[in-house]
Amino acid sequence: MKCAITEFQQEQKKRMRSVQDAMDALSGKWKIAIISSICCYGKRRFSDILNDVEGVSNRMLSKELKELELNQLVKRTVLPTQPITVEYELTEHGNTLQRIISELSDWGTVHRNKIIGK
Amino acid sequence: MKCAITEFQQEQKKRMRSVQDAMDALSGKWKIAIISSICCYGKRRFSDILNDVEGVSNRMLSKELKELELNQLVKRTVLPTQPITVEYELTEHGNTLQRIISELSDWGTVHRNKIIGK
DNA sequence: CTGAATCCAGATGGATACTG
DNA sequence: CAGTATCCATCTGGATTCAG
Repeated sequence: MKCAITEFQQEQKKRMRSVQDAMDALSGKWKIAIISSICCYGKRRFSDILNDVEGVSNRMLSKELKELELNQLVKRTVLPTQPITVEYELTEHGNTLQRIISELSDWGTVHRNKIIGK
Repeated sequence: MKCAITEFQQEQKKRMRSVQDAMDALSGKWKIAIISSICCYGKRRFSDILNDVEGVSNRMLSKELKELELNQLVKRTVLPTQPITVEYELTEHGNTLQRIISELSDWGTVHRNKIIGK
């Protein structure tokens, strides 16, 4: 019995760690918006995203894109133009986020109506 | 045509805002762990959660619980004991999070294997 | 065009001590 | 027991400037 409880708690800890991993990859003020911008168009250039995502600075955009790239959620491609341009696109792994984003969106809508729109 | 594009972009903005609302409610270093602790046991006391969630301080626990309560995700009940004890439980609305947490957990597991376990 | 570097204000969070 | 108060270090993110 004690063993069963322990196992259950172990499972619980693993779940929590996984959720935290996911949250870490998605946290940051602009990541979701950046991902949305990119996946919305397929491919997107730095300056395009800068325009899409209202309020983001180049400093933040650069930083968050770098993190997304580290997490293999977006792919960065430098084009041999003059001056250079850079294209960002979602990786296959990044695309698996759409399901989560969709769920978050649905829940967020309900939540907003519940809290703000009361 | 231009109208259709505009409508699409409007929709996209709404989605992004909803996702952001959801993320706001869930962000914070301990919220997920706190919710997990509570929903795992049904009802949970302050000091219990303090023990469940490794590393959290009473200061942070208090703060995050207050935010969760504001977002109507947990319900706080003071018991007339001496000294007083306080019970926390998930609200109905808070319970709707389980689906999201489950999705996040699944994705987080895949993500961890992809990034860390390579 | 795509960033990196610098500076700086405000938010976040830990440690500790204290209260009803 | 369940917080609150205070102090302080670190992190976050904005504005601006510079560079390849």
